[in-house]
Amino acid sequence: EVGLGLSCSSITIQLLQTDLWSKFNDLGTEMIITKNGRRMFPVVKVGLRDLHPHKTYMVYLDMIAVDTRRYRYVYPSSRWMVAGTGEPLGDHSPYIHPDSPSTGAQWMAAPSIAFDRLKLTNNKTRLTKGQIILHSMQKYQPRIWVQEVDPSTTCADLPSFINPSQAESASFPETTFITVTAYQNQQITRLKIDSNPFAKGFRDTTKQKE
Amino acid sequence: EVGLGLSCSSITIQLLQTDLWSKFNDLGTEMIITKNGRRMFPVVKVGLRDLHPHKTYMVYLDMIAVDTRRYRYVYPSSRWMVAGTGEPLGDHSPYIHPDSPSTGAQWMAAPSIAFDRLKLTNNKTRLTKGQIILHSMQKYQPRIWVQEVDPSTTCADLPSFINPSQAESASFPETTFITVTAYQNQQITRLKIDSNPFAKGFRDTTKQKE
DNA sequence: ATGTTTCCACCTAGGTGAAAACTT
DNA sequence: AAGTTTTCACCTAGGTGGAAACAT
Repeated sequence: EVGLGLSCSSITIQLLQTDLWSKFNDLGTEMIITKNGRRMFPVVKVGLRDLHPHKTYMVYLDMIAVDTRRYRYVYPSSRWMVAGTGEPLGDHSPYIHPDSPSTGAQWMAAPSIAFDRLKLTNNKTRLTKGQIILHSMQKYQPRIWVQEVDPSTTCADLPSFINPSQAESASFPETTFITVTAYQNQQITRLKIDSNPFAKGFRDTTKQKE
Repeated sequence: EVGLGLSCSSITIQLLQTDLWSKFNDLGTEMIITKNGRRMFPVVKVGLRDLHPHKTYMVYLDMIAVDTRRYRYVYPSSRWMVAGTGEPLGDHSPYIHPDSPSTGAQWMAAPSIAFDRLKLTNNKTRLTKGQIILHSMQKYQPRIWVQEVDPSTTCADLPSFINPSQAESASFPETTFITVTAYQNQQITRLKIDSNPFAKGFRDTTKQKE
């Protein structure tokens, strides 16, 4: 309901690193999911404003299924095409930002609230904490929630305190992505290798021959 | 003023891992300090109780100079002996626990509040954040502070909010240590290698001949 | 000489794309 | 054969004791 990335009814949730997200979005963002869980790249980072400094809030993230289709990368045209009907997104508990709960002043003082520890997986069975289960080759979009909670809320209580009807949320079109288990578009691979310190292509493997 | 590790006037600060600390203390705990900063081992870990669930607290740690002497490890007897007068402990800003500030409920819900990121250094010039400057070959003791603060306190405000006169503290005799730049007592080395996954002795270095 | 500090090869820990393996 | 997933060697990042260097 927010869409343009600015204001909710009262709380402001702003997407950061919009340039990076847009660069990926132009190529058709591919997000890798693996059995053991893979971090997102780009990372979802937001800034918060217009919270009450003294009140306590939780911040969490869940995924929206953009549609119910399955996609396929077609090589001659190098484009993503619809390839049948996908599976519905299962009910998943949201990823709670590890700084939760914190006061409004603390959230607003942070220059960037990053969801860099979140991992995406295709492993339906083992439900590891901090991971969100998605289906491969489908289109999703992250959504950020901000919810006021009682100051005595602890991490252990958090899941039961989540109540979207009492929370405000925002989602950003430039963060839409298609899940893959291996990159399809080599331009995406190159862009990620250039942006992510962990992502470096292989060197020459003939060195063992010496 | 607390000493036995139980109650302050109202807030309870309990040292955890007392067995490990006592084991080191029996041998004369040596704590390595380096130019770039070295983590403590053992790590100071505490549990908190009797806080007000809704109130906001900061938790921080500083060091007490146990005495003004300099020590030396004497090999024939394998014991630490007094070796002159040391330098006074400089005024240092305390190490603020990274979960600060949090509500009483959050602190009490934590099974262990660990100061594992704190680093000790002998580098007087460059004051890197998260490090405490100590003098080598002197005797110190960590002290834990708990201070109630305004809920709108942010991380940026923290140093100016620190006011020991409004805080309660505790210190534990079994955490006393002597600073070194290299281990003196080989039993301490062995004990740490057995306890710390990062501390492994060197393997045979002749492999390059092969 | 001897006591003290710095430097560095060896670890742990864990993220990543490409090759290999697995489907259908 | 072609599409999809798993595995794994190669990275980054950073903690650690011992050897080497530095004092005095």
